[in-house]
Amino acid sequence: MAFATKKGASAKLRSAAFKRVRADHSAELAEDYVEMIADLIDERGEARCTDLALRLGVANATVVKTMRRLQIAGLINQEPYRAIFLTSDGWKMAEDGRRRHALVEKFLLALGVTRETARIDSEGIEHHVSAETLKAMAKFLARNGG
Amino acid sequence: MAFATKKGASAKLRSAAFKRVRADHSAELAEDYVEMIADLIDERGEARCTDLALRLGVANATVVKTMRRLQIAGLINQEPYRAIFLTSDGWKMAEDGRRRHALVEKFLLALGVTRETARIDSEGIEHHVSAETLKAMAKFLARNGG
DNA sequence: GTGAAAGTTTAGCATTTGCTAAATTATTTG
DNA sequence: CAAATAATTTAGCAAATGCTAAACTTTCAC
Repeated sequence: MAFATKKGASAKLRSAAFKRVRADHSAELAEDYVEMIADLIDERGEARCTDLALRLGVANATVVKTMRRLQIAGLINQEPYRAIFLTSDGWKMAEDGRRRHALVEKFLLALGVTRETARIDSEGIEHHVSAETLKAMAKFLARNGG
Repeated sequence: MAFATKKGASAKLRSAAFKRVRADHSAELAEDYVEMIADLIDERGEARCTDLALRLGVANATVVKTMRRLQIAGLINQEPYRAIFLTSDGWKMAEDGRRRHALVEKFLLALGVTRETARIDSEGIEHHVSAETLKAMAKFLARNGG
């Protein structure tokens, strides 16, 4: 196999992007859950598994299982049969997510898509937008009346 | 629990976006693989597991397992110990992915991010961009010298 | 053509994320 | 306060995606 070194190097560069996308996926889920917990707490004072399950469109048991992981990850606190609370790390992640989410959604609206599309697409896109791209979006919004 | 109906309805709307994101995730992987297979075939005449593994940054065995799924899904054809070929469905998916990918990457560049960031972010974003948003990006490019 | 190197597959495992059904605990209501 | 209702948890399952190590083919070089 000729060009082994060259090929290896360029492949490594390429694979980095995919690795990043894959790594994003678990963080992504955590962020969605945490963001929604924050929303629930703000809206109604507490976050319960059932509401989370309803809003995320998954089964109750799935939420419970994920909560265990989030607790181990230090993002939430919960005692058996009680409501869910965010730790300070959890709040930080939620705020970050909300900021990014809101910005992406506004950006899409400014780009000219419908409200519904902006809402749906921003949900998928927000987790894959780097700080640099986010900044560029903010700049665009500043120029184009965000 | 008061407001049950209202709550249920809005939650359903909300959960749809998350469901879509989750559904995207498996399609996403398939698309990444298929797109890369197309690239390899174009660049060097054939796609082999090892090259795929190298570029995607995963183990050989992982590629093999995914190939089985892609074959069952009717996207590729492969005989044991032989190179991988795309079916017509596979080619269609690859072309779609490439078109979308290229457009998103160009869009990000036009937005003002660096080449490297455009490359990495477009990889993650492309799968979550709806037809409508894609169109809006194309429009933007047309206006801003794409 | 044979033997070494390279590539592919299988086997077996782990983790994440989802599900349903059954068991348990809280809450509300009569 | 006891029974009914609602919420939560556990148990057990499945599929997708990843890994390493071992077995098997193919290819290449001599």
